[in-house]
Amino acid sequence: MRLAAWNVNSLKVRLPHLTDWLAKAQPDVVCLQELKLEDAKFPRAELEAVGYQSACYGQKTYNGVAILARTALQDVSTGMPGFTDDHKRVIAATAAGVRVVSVYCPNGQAVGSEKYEYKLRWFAALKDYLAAELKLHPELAVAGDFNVAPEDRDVHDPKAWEGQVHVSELERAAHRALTGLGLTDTFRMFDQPEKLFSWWDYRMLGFRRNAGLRIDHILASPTLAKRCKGSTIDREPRKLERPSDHAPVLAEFS
DNA sequence: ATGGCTACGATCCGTAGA
Repeated sequence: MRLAAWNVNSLKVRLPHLTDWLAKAQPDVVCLQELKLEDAKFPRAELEAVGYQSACYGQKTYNGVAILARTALQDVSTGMPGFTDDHKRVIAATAAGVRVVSVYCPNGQAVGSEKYEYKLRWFAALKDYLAAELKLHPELAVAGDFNVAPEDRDVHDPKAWEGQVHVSELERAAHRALTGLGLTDTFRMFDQPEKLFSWWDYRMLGFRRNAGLRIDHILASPTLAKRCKGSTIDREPRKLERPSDHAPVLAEFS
């Protein structure tokens, strides 16, 4: 089973990139983030035409998440129980026997800002939500844009980023609280090239300079992690005209 | 030098992303 996660930064704009990439990468399940469109505008038929069922939790202009699968999606749930949120950031479904959660974690804007406080509250809720999901679903994957670079090696210039949003100690602690539940960052289960990131700033020739962060992750529960045979980031779509600022991440399970 | 780009929904600039 090949599982992917991709922050497409507007599904409307990126649909051609997505369908091309699906044909090339052949993932079985895909978690999408930042759809930036409402459910009524979700391109369900276009995705079905290329072989994917879908479940979406969309929102106009901002946020929005979805799960695509080549097989049926069962027991779809949206949001996090007990956490009231105007932002559509979480959708879950069972596909190919695996409980899959697509997450678009808050950006946080700046350390100490209101949005940063929201990010930390949101992560606390995510931890509680995933702890409960783990009890229900031994085979659990959590995939998406976490907006946290877990370690300095996930940052192109750790000195320049020190203490900034995405790498601050409280955000990293919030991320460690997830791995502390037993969720493994599949990318780090394998030898990886240095400085392989999943996001690059549109500005300042970020991609050309490889000035990036690894903030998109696929986490796997203990049982699922045992089945993980590889995990990669595909930078190719970032080279296209009018790309998303994020690259898709992939994990392969036996 | 603390910006630079992109998407969106509203205008011809503000909000948001990261």
